[in-house]
Amino acid sequence: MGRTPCCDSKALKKGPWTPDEDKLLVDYVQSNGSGNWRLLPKLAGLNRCGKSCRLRWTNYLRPDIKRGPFTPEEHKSILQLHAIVGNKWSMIAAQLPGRTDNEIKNYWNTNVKKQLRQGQAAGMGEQAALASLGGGATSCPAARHMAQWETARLEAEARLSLLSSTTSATTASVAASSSSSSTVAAGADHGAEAPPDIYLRLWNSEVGDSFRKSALSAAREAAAHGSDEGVVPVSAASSFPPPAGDDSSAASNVTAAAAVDEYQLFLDLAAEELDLFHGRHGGFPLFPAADMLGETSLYTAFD
DNA sequence: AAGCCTAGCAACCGCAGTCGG
DNA sequence: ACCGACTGCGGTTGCTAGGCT
Repeated sequence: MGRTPCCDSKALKKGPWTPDEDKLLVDYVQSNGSGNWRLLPKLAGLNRCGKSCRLRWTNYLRPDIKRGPFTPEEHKSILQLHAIVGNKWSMIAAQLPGRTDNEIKNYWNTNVKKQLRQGQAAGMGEQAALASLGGGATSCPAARHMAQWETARLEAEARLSLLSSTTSATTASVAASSSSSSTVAAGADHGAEAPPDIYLRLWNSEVGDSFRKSALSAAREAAAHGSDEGVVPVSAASSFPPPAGDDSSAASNVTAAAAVDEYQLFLDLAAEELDLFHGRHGGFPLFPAADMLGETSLYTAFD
């Protein structure tokens, strides 16, 4: 449905923020909170649109923002998470405390893509590089690692587009939106005849396990610090997978302890269902190299 | 020293989802 | 059920600093 533009009606300022503007915004948010971004500029005395204020706060002024270069651990996490969820920057950011989706997106679009290009240029064409699962033909380990993950994701996407033309829209959408817990569970219910998906395999792999563990620990951390904190470092309880109802405002009303319990329940349920799902269609050769090596762990095959 | 090029990043834009009247 | 307001998110743009010629 149509929306009225939020910024172009009046002569609102655009472009880089000045220190004075930053101070006004920080002072206002710290003393009044960020309840209504549309009203905030007027109340704070800023000649900016609310959207701009929200962006400035969430991407730059928030007190828990972590500055500086990405650590190797963060880099690895980004690669793994991107392989699982794709360009869901907010979801990836939720797993990296102090990092914003914008920062991760920029990091990916500059550093990581550059590494990928360099890896490809090191002796193989784009398709060949991406298709060399386990081949290890690139000279740059990081690029090779990333190309493997990217290949897995692209394979899944390609297969899904094939699936979508031959199966019902419901089944296809289930796999395509694998980042949603409800749809993953639905996949077990409705997609019993569909081939297993890479995302489901990833979910059952060490990567998925690591992902689940970090999300759960984040939820516990949130519980320890109280669920009403303005900024939850890792918003696992409201992002991936969502607890009962994908509504952050509603989620904030649920007690943190209950959120942890719900989350654990989801993880157990998902593990059961996906294991069953996987078992029905085991042997689908997504990773021939790993299979042929007799490697039980998808992730170790990549390393 | 000056001009050009490029990478990095902050900020903008527009779409989609959700909520409440 | 409909519609407008609002927020969140991902893609894109454009500015700037630093390196190179």
